[in-house]
Amino acid sequence: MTTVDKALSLLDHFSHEQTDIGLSEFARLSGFDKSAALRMLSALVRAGFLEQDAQSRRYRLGGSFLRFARLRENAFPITDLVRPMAQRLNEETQETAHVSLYAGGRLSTIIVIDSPRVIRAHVDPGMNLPFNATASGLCWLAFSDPSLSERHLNEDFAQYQPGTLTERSAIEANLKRFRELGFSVAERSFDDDVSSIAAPIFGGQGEVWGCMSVACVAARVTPQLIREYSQHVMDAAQGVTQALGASVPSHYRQASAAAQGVVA
Amino acid sequence: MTTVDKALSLLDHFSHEQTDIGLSEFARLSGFDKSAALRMLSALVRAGFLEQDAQSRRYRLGGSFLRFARLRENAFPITDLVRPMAQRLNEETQETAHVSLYAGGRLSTIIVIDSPRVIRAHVDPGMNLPFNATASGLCWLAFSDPSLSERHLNEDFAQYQPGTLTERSAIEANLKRFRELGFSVAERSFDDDVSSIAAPIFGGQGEVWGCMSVACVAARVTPQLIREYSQHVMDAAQGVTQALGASVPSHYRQASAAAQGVVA
DNA sequence: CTTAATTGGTGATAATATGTCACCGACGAT
DNA sequence: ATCGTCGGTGACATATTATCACCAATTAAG
Repeated sequence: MTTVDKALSLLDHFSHEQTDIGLSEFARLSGFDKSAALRMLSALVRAGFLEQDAQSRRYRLGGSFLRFARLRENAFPITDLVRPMAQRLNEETQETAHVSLYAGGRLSTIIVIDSPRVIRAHVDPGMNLPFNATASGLCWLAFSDPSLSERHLNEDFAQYQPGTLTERSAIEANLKRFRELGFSVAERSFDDDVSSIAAPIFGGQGEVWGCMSVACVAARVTPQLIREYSQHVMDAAQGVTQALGASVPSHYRQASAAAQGVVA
Repeated sequence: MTTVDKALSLLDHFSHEQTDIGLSEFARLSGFDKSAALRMLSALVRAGFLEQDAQSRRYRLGGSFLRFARLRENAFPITDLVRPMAQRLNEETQETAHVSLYAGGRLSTIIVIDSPRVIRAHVDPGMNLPFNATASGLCWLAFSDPSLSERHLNEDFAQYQPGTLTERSAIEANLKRFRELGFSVAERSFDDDVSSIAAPIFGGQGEVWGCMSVACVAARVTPQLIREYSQHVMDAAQGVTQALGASVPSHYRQASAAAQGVVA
């Protein structure tokens, strides 16, 4: 682990709940010495990746993220490409559509289009999705290259709900099924009231960039609806893959076709 | 300069023109040894701040920026707050409105609303604005705390156009004028066909977060229009300051009031 | 089909930035 | 007034990094 790794890992302690963090708190959370943490935090501040509140002296994410996010969007307009697809999925299903992206060993939501219905599943934008408990996470595991997914299959999986998959063997059995179907399903496994369906978005070399997903109110979900929505999810995901200028890898195309056969 | 500083400085070589960079190119641009550069690049890749193209092996900005930008927006929804103000400014002036943010020693555009007119000034989103040559840069210098602006006043200033200010003394004379006016102007000083007007956006402690600005087609600009637009720009900037929950510092309120007197 | 100059990447050692710990003044609660 | 916390500092032993020569693979020119 290089110093840069350590410094950047500090940023991972931010979340929706934790929007600003003090020095000692950082040291505690990260396990680094206060002095070392301060040195790294200062570097992050200098680069604009963190900002320090002038009076509370606590740190929060800095403005440089906006700038680099914009630069990346310019070079690689993924959110622009993805948003209309997510929007369409949202309209087709009337449920919360969201898109996640795999980066830095984490799968995190980058776009959320809330369901128009009164009772709706809420997904935090920017949140990390656990690989074992969400349709997106399982989807990523199912369709990623084994050499990549291996790393995440060895994690210690948290049991969020009674039905959450935590045993590697159980997870792998499901992944096999998802590969055959061309999409993944997670029913009440992260949040007890939410069931999700996800399909993979592929990049130019057949690698999985992320997932297109619908988070549904679990009480509304029926086997029939899963068949119906899964088709929309797969269509949207394939649309994104193509919009990215990539082509759906042959092994998935077959899987998807087979699934369509099943559905029909 | 810590290792973290060096690693993060590598990211600064990305721009609109330079969207992907190879290892040797990084070493050349940064002056670091190839081996050292590789170690830092690898750390950035591990954290998702860079991605490496599987076949060209070149690096581009990674997906983590999207995630952190989203997290920051959640904690601190500056673009959401700013966009409607920029939109209004755009409608009022029919010219290109843009907002810049100061982070990590750079002033970079985070929002651009293009002019509706056929002949329009174009501003690259995410680009760094030179402090000496743009209305936004000069605005930041004029209203920032001297201890902060000092650093940027000692830079080597590039001469983009015949009329670009490059001498510190000339710049400071203008800053004094801008402080009295409450806004800044830069006519044909960055791009020969563009004249801009900018006003400061303040944070909770009276520090300058960034600038609200209009980039106008220089040929259309008259002294009368500058008087008119500057009022809109100042209104929009103050609107943002207030939307941020901050209050306009007393020294600026006076300046602005004085300027309004002048205009009236 | 060479040759030569790129490229991305590796491995060893000397140099230097980092991890560690003791310490400081300031603030809040008891 | 005391305790525990906070953000931050300074110095030393040590672990990480800078530097170099080197490698295999591409690419371009001869």
